[in-house]
Amino acid sequence: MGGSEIRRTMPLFPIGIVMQLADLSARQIRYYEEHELISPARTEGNRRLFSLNDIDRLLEIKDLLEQGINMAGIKKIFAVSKMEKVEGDPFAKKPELTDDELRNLLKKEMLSPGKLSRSSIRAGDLSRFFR
Amino acid sequence: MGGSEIRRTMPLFPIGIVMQLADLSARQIRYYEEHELISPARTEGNRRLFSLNDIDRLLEIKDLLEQGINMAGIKKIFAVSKMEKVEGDPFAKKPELTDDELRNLLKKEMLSPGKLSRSSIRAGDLSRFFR
DNA sequence: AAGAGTATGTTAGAATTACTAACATCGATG
DNA sequence: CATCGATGTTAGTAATTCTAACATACTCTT
Repeated sequence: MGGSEIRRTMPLFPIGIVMQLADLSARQIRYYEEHELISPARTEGNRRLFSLNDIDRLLEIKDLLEQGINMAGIKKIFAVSKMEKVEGDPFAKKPELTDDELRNLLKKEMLSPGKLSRSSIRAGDLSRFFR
Repeated sequence: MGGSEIRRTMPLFPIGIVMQLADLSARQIRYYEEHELISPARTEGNRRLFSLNDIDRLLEIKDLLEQGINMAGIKKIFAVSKMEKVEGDPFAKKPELTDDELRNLLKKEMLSPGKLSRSSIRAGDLSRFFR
């Protein structure tokens, strides 16, 4: 209370800034939210406010999309990497896609021509920009 | 071009966020700008955008104000600490207030009762909030 | 005590930015 | 070719911010 701390989870950025930072359109960002890949905070007046973590995640999404992975795949990937962090949690949520389904998804995506291995630039993790 | 870097000088935050972060009213922030203590960037549509440095500076201003120093004094203090950084610069700008004037200002401010030595909390430098 | 100056509050009206929802497009896929 | 998935575009509405003006509460000066 009163004192203000800046954390990576703190909602700070309006969508206009995030668009520039992540080089994404508002439409794209909202679409990813619609698919629950991000969950930015809201102001009292319902404007989205993004944290540094949100932006990192957007960059990850962008990266994965460029590799030809679709919403469902990305969602699954995030679910997995989240599970790794809470490994052993007895309350761990059951993922919507089984591992089999993910394998199928990825196999399908892999076969789509011209998309894979285009950008080898690691996009994610905005923190490297700070000094 | 194209790639986006986040620097401490990068204009990122709308005034609403800065108000929360620095615990200042919009009126205060705009007033300090009016007195050239800060110079936030603007969007194309003329909305202010503040950098991390701007926010640090706002916290410094707040701190100095709480110590009873006025706009002119703060401006001078900033001018001095800026000069220290470019010490020896043959093009160094001549300050609007002479050192004598500053001494008088500060002496006057020192004598004002009830304001001095109230908060011993160091406010400035937002960077300590990051991890 | 009256007047002037300083920092801030408040209000009004205009302009920008963001929101949702709907419809359009375009490439890949069955 | 009819769908689907990701994104563009548009319209209408609502939130946020802007400037400018006037108000207030102190402090200082005379």
